Amino acid sequence: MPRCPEMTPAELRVMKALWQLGRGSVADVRGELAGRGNELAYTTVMTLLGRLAIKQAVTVDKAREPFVYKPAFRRESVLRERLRDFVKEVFDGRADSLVLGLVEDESLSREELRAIEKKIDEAEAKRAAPAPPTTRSRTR
Amino acid sequence: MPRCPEMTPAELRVMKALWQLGRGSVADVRGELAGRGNELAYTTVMTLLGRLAIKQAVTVDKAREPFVYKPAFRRESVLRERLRDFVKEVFDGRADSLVLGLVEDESLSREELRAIEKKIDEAEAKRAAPAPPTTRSRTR
DNA sequence: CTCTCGTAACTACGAATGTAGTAATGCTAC
DNA sequence: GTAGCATTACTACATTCGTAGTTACGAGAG
Repeated sequence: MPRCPEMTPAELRVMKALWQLGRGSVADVRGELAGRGNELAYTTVMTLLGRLAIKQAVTVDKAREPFVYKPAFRRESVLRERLRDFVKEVFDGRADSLVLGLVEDESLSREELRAIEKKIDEAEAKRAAPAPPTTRSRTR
Repeated sequence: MPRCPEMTPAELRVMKALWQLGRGSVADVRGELAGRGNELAYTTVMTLLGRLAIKQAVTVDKAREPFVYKPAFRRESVLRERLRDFVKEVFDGRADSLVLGLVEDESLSREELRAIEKKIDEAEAKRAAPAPPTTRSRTR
């Protein structure tokens, strides 16, 4: 998995619309963005998608018009890299003080924290289990 | 507490140096930055500090040369706001999925998570207790 | 066959960013 | 008291970002 390209906030919003759609034309993306209260001119969306295509953050199927755009990276991967950069840049890599900040800011409750912990334990248990049921276990 | 001003990455690095120093002249800040591997021309540091002063992110004591710069906001406050914006922009406000991402990325271990939880519980207990021993309990 | 409309490609442009140079000015050391 | 040096103030400049206009084209409507 090659390093995901960097994206500006506006580009990220476009990507989110595209992840939501799965794939779509400029008009589709524009509609999805509008649905989220982000109204942009048709050509603006084109510009953004074009820049994303140059960065290879999306792939373009030019076989048939209107072109169909598709995300080139999974949402999780991109968000994770953003997160990693953010932790490094703002919190000097100290992930724990970031989380502490969240809690102090009341963005995150103890309940949520506990729920996450539980989820982790479950994942852990699953990995240890003999028959992983998901498709993610092949040698890749 | 007025909303902290926004800062660019370069400005934030300057602020970090200043928080570390407590206060200092351009030369001081420049030295601190250099110590962190961030070498900038004297005038560049001045420009950045000047921009921060305009945003009122730092205060300048011009009483005596060289001017003495001081952070106008606590580190925690600024980082918290950056965090809040980040959560909103990248994770659509879902703090829990952010934390989950951290763990999956192995930036954060279960131990750290538990340590944080413990810290929270302690704080909670303290707040409920009759005699809060820290200095943070005054009306502000 | 011509007009128009959706779409693609290219261009535009002001604001912000990161980095730094030049001009002015006043204190220090001979 | 004059030449330097540290410091401040102003200016510069290439790049990126956000937003959108202009030009060109092909396919359908009449």
